[in-house]
Amino acid sequence: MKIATWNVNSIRARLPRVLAWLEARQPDVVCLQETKVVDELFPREEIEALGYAIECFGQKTYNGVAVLSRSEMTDVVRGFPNDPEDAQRRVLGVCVQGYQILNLYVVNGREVGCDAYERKLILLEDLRQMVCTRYADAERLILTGDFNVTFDDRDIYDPEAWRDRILCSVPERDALGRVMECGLADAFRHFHDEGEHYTWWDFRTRGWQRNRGLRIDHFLMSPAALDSCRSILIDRDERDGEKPSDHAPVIVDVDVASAAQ
DNA sequence: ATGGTCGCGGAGCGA
Repeated sequence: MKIATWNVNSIRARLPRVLAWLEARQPDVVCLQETKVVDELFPREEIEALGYAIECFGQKTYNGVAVLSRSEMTDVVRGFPNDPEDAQRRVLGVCVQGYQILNLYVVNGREVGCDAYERKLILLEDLRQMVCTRYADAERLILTGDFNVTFDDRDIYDPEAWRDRILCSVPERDALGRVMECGLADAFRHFHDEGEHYTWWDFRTRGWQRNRGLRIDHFLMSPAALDSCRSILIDRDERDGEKPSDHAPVIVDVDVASAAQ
């Protein structure tokens, strides 16, 4: 079963590319972030025509997450348990083929120390709580999405320039580390040791053209989920060409049968 | 280069 994550930076602006990519890559489950659309206006028909069921949790202009799946989705969870207002649509949980999947769009944080940065740390603490309560007994647990956090220097094109800056600072890395303390592992690093594998390149600095990127989109897996994982790849081709998102998709292949025992 | 470009919505915000 192929599971993908992709920050599309507006599902409506990206729809032609997403449809072509679904046909080419044939993922079974797709976690989308920054859909930037209310659920009533989500472009369902074109995606459903390719055989996908859709769960979405969106808002106007900003944020928004959705999951596309060719298999049945159960245990749908929208938002954080301790955020009843759901002002920021950033988390959507589903269960597919025995995998509990949490699709996340973590607050960017803008700049270390500002209000948005504090909100980022709070969200990560909320996430930690959610994972170790609601998902404490999930054998095959996968957290994926745009975490807006790098793990170490290998994830950064110029580590010295980014030292202690947003997406790379110690407090946000520690907060993400606490989310993972229950036994979650960075699946990409399980398969690849070397640096210079990025998932996001800034539009503003023409980062793609200069390969100035960061690795901030992740698959964090429980031991049983990781045991079943055959491979992980960053689909760099999707960052190129006409009207790309600023993020590339990341795709894992998991063996459903092997994980079930 | 403390710049630059996107998307949304129709100015300015968020990334």
